[in-house]
Amino acid sequence: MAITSLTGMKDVLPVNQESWLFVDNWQRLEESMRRQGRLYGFREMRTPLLEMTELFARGVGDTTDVVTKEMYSFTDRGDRPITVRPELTAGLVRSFIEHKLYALPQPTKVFGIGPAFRYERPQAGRLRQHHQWSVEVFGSQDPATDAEVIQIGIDLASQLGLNGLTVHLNSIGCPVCRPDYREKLKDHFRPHLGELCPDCNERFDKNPLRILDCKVDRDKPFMATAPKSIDHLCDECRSHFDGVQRHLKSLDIPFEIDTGIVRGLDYYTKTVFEVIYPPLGAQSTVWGGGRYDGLVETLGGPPTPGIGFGMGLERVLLTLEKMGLALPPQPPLDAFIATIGDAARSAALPLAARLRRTGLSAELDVLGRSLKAQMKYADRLGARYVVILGDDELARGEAQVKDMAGSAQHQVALENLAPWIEGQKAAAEAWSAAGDRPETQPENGGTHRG
RNA sequence: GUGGCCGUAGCUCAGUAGGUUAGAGCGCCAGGUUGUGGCCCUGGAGGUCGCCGGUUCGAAACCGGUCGGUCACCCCA
Repeated sequence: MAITSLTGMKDVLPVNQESWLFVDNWQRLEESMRRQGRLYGFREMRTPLLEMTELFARGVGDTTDVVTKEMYSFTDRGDRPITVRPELTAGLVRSFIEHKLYALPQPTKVFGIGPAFRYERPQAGRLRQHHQWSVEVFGSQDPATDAEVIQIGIDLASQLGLNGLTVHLNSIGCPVCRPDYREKLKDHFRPHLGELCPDCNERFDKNPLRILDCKVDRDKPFMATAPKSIDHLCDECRSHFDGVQRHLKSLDIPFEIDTGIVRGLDYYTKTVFEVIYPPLGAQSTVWGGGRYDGLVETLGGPPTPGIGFGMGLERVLLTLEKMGLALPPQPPLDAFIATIGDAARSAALPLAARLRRTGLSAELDVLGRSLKAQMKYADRLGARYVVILGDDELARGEAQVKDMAGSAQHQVALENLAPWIEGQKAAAEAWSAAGDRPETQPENGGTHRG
């Protein structure tokens, strides 16, 4: 039996076979998220993958599916119950409390980027190891904060080219108004239990709000008449929800009230939202989150409101793919050093080192290939320039430098190599910035590169 | 945890009334004369046909099981 990766766990590769598993795209996306965090005043936090099981049992909720049947839990060698994090928020909150970050100027705005693990059956857009950008604000109950948190995600998406995504918004109330609403909902469905699907009969006891977004019972007549959470909010929740909507409008962020947005983690209060891209398949939420005003206190901290969301990196990448969009490519290799002869070959390594020290990326032959094979290899690497160095040139302190975009070749003194290449690069970039293509000299036939 | 579909080269896939050494395209490596990429041509490497068992004179193909992939339910990023 071959050793393979585990079910639902993917390798990110240096080849662009599947674009959502291409490492360049991951790097670009993470850069965008960190940049976005900076722009909005968020600081990165890195918390451990492993936490005490109790953190998630209390934080996420010990009746939720995530906790009851999806966690990677085990006891360590000291018989301590340990869990590999199924999401990032609980760990960030734990750290906020443990390090008393509430003593810093408030609010605390933080984010984490990293893997989370859930033991589920994989399907389109769902894995056992997935990655989240988890963005959190602790210490503000202002509806403007809700809007700002929604905005940072929408803003990132539009920078990536993901336009036309709409925010599905709902409010599920708070400990004051939700219990009443739950009872009203159960009163409404109780006479129809026989007509509801088996799943909904379970939901009736466990989480009646979930009946509202059942795919089986969706079209039954008594669904349309079911009481909606937003019609049963307490005064505080009502005005908060109105405030969130007002602020979203002022930011020109399109949203729609979607009373089916319920969320499966216990800590949510008031605002909940999801941003959905239906073509992703059954798992169409690109990111989602909400307010969790009781979570910090539940986990042993001072009463502190909070709000945040988790954005699935895989889902963002899949959405880009579905929309036919590409992240900007990594800069190409600046120079490949092709050598002929033993003396030249041993000179290549220090020469590459010199180029690299000036910030130019450089590669060289280490397989002892023929010049022709080296040229071919340089082409496949996407090198912009090939420095051709034979023993003759080396003796004269020169090299031939070939511009791979065309076919022009220049003699350049070795000591001027780095500045020469820099100059060529700068000139080419200036041309393309001016909107013109640098004319390639059609000396020996045109180029096929694009 | 439940169900549908699918497992042949690195990738995309041909190959079934069961019949010799299992194929193609792309990719990879090398060559197409003196030290030069892209196009083209030639050659090469690479597969226990997912695995185990069964039927058969004979299985990549048929049957059973198993593992893996995929999609959906549940739930979520």
